[in-house]
Amino acid sequence: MPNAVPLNQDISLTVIKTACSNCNLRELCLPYGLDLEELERLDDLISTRRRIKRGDHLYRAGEPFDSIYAIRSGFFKTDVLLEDGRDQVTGFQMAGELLGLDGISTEHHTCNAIALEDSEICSIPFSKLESLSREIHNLQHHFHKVMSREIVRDHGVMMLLGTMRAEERLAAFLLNLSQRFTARGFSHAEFYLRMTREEIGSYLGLKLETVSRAFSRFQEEGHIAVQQKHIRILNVNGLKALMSQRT
Amino acid sequence: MPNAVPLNQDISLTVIKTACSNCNLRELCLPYGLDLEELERLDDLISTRRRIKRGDHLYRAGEPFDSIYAIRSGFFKTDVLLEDGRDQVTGFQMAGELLGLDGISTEHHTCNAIALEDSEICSIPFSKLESLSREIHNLQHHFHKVMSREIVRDHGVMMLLGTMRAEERLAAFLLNLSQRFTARGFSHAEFYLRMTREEIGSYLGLKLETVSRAFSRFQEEGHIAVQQKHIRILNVNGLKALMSQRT
DNA sequence: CACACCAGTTGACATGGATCAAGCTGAAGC
DNA sequence: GCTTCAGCTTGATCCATGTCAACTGGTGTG
Repeated sequence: MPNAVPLNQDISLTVIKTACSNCNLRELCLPYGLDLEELERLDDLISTRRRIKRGDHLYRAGEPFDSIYAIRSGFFKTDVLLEDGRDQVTGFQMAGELLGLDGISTEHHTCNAIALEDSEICSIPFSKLESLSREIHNLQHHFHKVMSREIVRDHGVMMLLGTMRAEERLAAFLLNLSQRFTARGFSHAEFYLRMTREEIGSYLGLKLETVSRAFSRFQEEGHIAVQQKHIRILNVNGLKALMSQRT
Repeated sequence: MPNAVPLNQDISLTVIKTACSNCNLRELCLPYGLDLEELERLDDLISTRRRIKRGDHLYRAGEPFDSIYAIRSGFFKTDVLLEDGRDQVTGFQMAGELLGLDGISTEHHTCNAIALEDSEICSIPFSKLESLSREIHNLQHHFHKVMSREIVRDHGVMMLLGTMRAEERLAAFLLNLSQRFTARGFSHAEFYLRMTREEIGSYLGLKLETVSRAFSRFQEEGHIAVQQKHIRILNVNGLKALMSQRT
């Protein structure tokens, strides 16, 4: 059975040196659109690479901000906590995506970033990134696009939370994951969820029982095959149709 | 009775020239933290100022993006439409705030920006802003903070939509408005809502009837006085308390 | 290998907010 | 001043999702 998600070993064998210029994610990540000389200048910036074990925090809300992080391999969630203990998962991030953009605003992180599997990240000191992007137009512009994309993504989540019913939310979630796995060269139809039902629920504004029931329902209707965290999408159009069906 | 919200006339009398350097919003808006010489260079960039009548679009989803906009006076909403007609208000923006950041990502606007009262905006051509912020470190950094702040704000809305009950959402909304009016030198306790109950509902993920009932309830309990769109906050702590009370 | 435990599933019931429906109110137009 | 209409309020009812509870299965550990 093919494995839809990268195992850490695969990556750590192919990427020996910490360098954007030989990272296989460069077309997804910050270096997008840079020429070779520019890439090498970006390499100088990214000195540290760090492993984060499953369950560990990359950063916590309230900590001082000085770097953003690019995910080289693995899977993260970010969440925000309210004083009374309620929490909201604000996103799931995978290889090639950036973490920590929320910290620029106040110079302190405003959410927690937690590894959902053993992961590897590149630290990018933010003030150095700003310096370099004053010199490299392409880098500046692409960084702005990345921040803007995050804003657009958030609007999508607001739409989801504000107007969709439970099954629509879950369908949208699965289709989004599928599309992001595809962009990374993995199967669009088969993957392992790295997060629990509770974390999915938190992200989608639902309780875990509701998520579980929706999974069962999708399975009964032949849209997907679920076996614990292993998901196979059997009928993409069925899922898409679910999303626009009103009541 | 004091008017908590600026009337257009007031502003247009005091601000004669289109220039950040003599705009009374400069401490809230993009020019924050710039010295005099830098301010003047920013002035050169902001050539056009435009009036938008109540109900008119500043931009529409799908239109090509080339500028971001600073609100000089007035009040806007942004919303996203789904194919099936559902829509979600993603934010309400007031003087000193920026509109259009969502367009950087794809070079097309991804939402609609609509004036909720007669308003005035400054257009800031984005490529020029990028050039200038390659030269003015402070401008670059502040722009990054503004984008990041938008991401943090969106996380707050996700929290609200994902975990709060109706009355908590409305209390959070009122407190947020109050705080933003205060930052602009208006009364924190008394203001006019520029949006309908339906628009509030869309933003908060509720139906207009639910919003209306929550207003009535707040009034019964003495937290606020509501008369149509005129709101007086009588008990800030009461509203704050509502937000953390679980079930 | 057995045990413990956590994640997930499923069922029964409760409820917050949606929906449907009827009236009310205040501002704008004639 | 009267009419009209969009926006708002309020009541009655319904339903999607939450809550509570019991059970199941898979995983890791001693």
